[in-house]
Amino acid sequence: MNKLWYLSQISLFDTLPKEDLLEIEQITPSSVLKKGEIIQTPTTFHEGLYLLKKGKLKLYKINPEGKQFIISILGAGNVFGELDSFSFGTRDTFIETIEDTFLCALSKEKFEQFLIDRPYLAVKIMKELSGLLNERDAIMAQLVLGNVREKILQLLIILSKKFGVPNGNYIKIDMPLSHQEIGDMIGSTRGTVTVVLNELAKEKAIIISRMSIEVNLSEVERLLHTQ
DNA sequence: TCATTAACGACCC
DNA sequence: GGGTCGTTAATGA
Repeated sequence: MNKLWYLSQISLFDTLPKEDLLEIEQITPSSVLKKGEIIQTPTTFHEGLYLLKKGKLKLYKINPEGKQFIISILGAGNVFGELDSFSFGTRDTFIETIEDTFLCALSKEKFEQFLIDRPYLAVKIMKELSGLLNERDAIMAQLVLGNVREKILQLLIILSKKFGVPNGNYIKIDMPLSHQEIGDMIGSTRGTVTVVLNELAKEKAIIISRMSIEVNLSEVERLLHTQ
């Protein structure tokens, strides 16, 4: 099985002027989705670009044996979608909400026209995509070469940077996260994840409770770099 | 040696 | 009762 894992952090519209953001608001029909809704499968694929305004999504694939592999988790501000000339890698994937979610849709035609009118946005897209590639090199090396403990350490660092909220000396990952899902993200299994998480908890690098993890970021980084 | 698999049981909505 | 989590014995690369 091909076990690759990455997280994309695309914040395309971060630095757009207010007028542009307002215009996006106006031309994008938005929808409200409940937790647990599947908004795309490989057979219900639509072209277009989507802006995630609130909530979280998981993007995953299912291999022929039926094993789920979580490619990415997106939070508010992230963008995903596909146009023929332009791909965020979401074709052939399942997309499912893991929280109540507020989503804006931008059609292919509208997005391309929007882009033509704003060349600086194209430059930003290129920067985002190349930054994504650079990050992914480092992450993939760790995930392909490392053992399960290292993969989990790496995953905890990324999740706590992307979804963390400070809580004393620890950073709480603001997302319900089962051991099964962690296994699905790194290409491992639930039993192994449970064992490793309990080890890390014993070493005071993390605090775990049901569906929740708090990370001592500096300790986790130290453990990863002194393996 | 490290990880997977499968299974049982406990705990908690 | 279904999902989650702790544990462990057997098996494999």
